[in-house]
Amino acid sequence: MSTSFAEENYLKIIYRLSEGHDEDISTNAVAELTQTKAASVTDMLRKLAEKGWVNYQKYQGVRLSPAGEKIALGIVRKHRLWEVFLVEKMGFNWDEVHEIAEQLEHIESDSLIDKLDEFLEFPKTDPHGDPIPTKNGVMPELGYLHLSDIKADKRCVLMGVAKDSAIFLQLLTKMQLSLGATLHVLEVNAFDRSISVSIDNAPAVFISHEVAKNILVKLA
Amino acid sequence: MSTSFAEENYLKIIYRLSEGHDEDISTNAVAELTQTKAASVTDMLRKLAEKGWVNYQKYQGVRLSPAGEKIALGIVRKHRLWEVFLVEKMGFNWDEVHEIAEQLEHIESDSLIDKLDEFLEFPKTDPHGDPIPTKNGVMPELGYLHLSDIKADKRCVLMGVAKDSAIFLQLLTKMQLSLGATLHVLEVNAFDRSISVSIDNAPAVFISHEVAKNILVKLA
DNA sequence: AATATTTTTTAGTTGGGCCTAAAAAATAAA
DNA sequence: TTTATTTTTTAGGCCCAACTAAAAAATATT
Ligand SMILES: [Mn+2]
Ligand SMILES: [Mn+2]
Ligand SMILES: [Mn+2]
Ligand SMILES: [Mn+2]
Repeated sequence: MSTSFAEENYLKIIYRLSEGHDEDISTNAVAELTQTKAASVTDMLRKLAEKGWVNYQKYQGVRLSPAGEKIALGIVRKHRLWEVFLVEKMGFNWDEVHEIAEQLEHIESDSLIDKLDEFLEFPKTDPHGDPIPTKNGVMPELGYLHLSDIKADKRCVLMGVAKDSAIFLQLLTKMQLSLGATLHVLEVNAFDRSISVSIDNAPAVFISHEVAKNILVKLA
Repeated sequence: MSTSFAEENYLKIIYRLSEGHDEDISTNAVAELTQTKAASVTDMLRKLAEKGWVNYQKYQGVRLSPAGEKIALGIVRKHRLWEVFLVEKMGFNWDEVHEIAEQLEHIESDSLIDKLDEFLEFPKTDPHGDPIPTKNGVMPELGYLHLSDIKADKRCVLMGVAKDSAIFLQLLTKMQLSLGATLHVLEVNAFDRSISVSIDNAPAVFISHEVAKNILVKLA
């Protein structure tokens, strides 16, 4: 069965909202991410349920069916492979690729994605450190930690970000925070939960809790 | 002003139908290429005229306005650049790329196209020998001849095809006819207008008029 | 337990892009 | 120059994906 752009976007967003926990997703949560109104979401959820891509009963919230999850993972796979392409081959910065990938993720051609994957030498993660689902629909679990949860005196490596927004990524770039940077957490400041961090052994700088929350690391 | 996929497809098709001659395009001609019904075309032509992209008066046919032609050339440029990408970088055959390019041509990002163009080293023609419009909207005139118009005893080089259909391109491949092949027209057979041609100095083969009509060459 | 608030759904519209059937205009044939 | 045929347009509808306003259900507060 074929999928429209709108349907694909809904499935992708429901997937994102479901990641991690196991609860049903609320209509309002979907409405916020799709940038539509709750009434429109209700409409679409009924349609998606009819096609067997979500389990939905009114007032009970929604979750993806196995079929729906497979579609969502396919879209995410395409999105992230295209992002790699845009950064690695086309020379875009990591804060410039999300919007373009939002369009490219809907291009329908299995052989194109296979060839793209090969062309990019089978990347495991995208330019934001997010894992790329495998061809057969498995999302690798990377198990990164949030920088905000790292204790003082620990060293870690910046592996990814939990937010794609250009404004956030540009700030990181300005702060010399890019994938692979080594971070030495010197101090956690109780007052505002900001942290003092030495980036690649440079003199320490402050990182706000809001920023640290959205930085993913692994312990060194 | 932004353009929908449907609008872009109409403009592109009107452009194609206008190439060469100077007459207005009929509603039916557009309907055939868009794979829609004449009534739907009439609807769309009214809308395109309102947006200033075509000149249209009912029962009089349609032609692109300068603004419409600019949009159409942009779409054609993207289509052909993506086709080069698919063949040169992704390893597709020339008969496999048209459908995918039909999707990719609607991706909206000027900087992406600039970077793609550079990545491909500013190609002048696509995998079918068609010229790629310049960034500022000029379609290069290549002035190729139809193989069916070449006189006996002349030598020429295969520069392009006048048809994108996979079935046609596959036949050419099977006949060893690819871009750059040298063709020596030995004989024009009056009975069926087929021609006897030596391809790259191999023993002569027959090429039907139907095929020769759709092969573009320049004299050697 | 009753009432207020928030969330979600239903009802009714809209616009885009398509359709069929019927009417009107243009063109061809008699 | 009538009449027949073809082309194009209009009229009316359908489906998709969104909307607003109002109703209903779920949840929170008093
Ligand atoms: Mn992204
Ligand atoms: Mn990403
Ligand atoms: Mn093509
Ligand atoms: Mn082409």
